Amino acid sequence: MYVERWNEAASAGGTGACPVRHVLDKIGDKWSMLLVMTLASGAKRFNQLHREMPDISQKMLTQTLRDLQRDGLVARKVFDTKPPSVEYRLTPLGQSLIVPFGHLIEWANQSMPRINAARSHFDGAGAR
Amino acid sequence: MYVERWNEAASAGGTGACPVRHVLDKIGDKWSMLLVMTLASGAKRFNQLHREMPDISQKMLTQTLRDLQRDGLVARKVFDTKPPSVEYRLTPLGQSLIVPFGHLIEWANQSMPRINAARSHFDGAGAR
DNA sequence: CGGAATCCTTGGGGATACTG
DNA sequence: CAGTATCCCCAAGGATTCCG
Repeated sequence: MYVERWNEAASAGGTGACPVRHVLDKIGDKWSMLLVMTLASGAKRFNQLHREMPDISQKMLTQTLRDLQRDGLVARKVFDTKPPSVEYRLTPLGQSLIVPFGHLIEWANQSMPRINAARSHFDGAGAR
Repeated sequence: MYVERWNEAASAGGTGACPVRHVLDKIGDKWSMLLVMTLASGAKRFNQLHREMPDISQKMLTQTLRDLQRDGLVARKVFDTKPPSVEYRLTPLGQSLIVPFGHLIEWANQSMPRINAARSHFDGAGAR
């Protein structure tokens, strides 16, 4: 199978070597994946992003953007206009992340009915 | 593109309708994805799982297993032996999750060099 | 407009001890 | 063996205020 040394970090003692954990540290947080998917439809400015993601705080928006920029997934471009304007867009690397994300979203859309059914059944059986 | 109504929850006011957030709530936590991938190689018993994931607490192992069972991703089977034995295995639904996870892991493995390079460059430029 | 800085709260989750 | 029950902490992240 395609999953081989994925858990090596557990025995190695470090978390940096494990790709699964590394990926979880990136997309596992509340906002990174949302942000990438929001930028998937095109470059956006700061407040424009904030308007499209109303429930993220400016702090987390700033922080998540900087993290993504740090990892080379997002590019930041400053326009020296009268009211300063900053544009964020996905780098090619960031765009490549849309594909596996898409698979996950597709899985979620297809599986949610079965998950909800299982959950109802589980809760119904356990509650009484 | 395949991503259409993914952000509807933001405008709808609820988080339950958004597939992205729903999936994040599942795999976003520290352990679910690790657990699914650990079970991908076959059914395991409780302490066997714990041994393969040394850095999870038994509390979180129990909790994560119950959540996955609740969602119909993991099946729990109790053997009424002298020392009680419980076996966990992925359901077909759980197994179907291995595929999109695999894509993500593959992406991580392929992209990590570029990410690390970007990070080094970013940190190097920002530190001074 | 695009942030940075500060304060404050919540709950995720670890450690430990006990049970059937 | 396979959990359950408690206690406790700390850091993720929200709200608010200030700045160039």
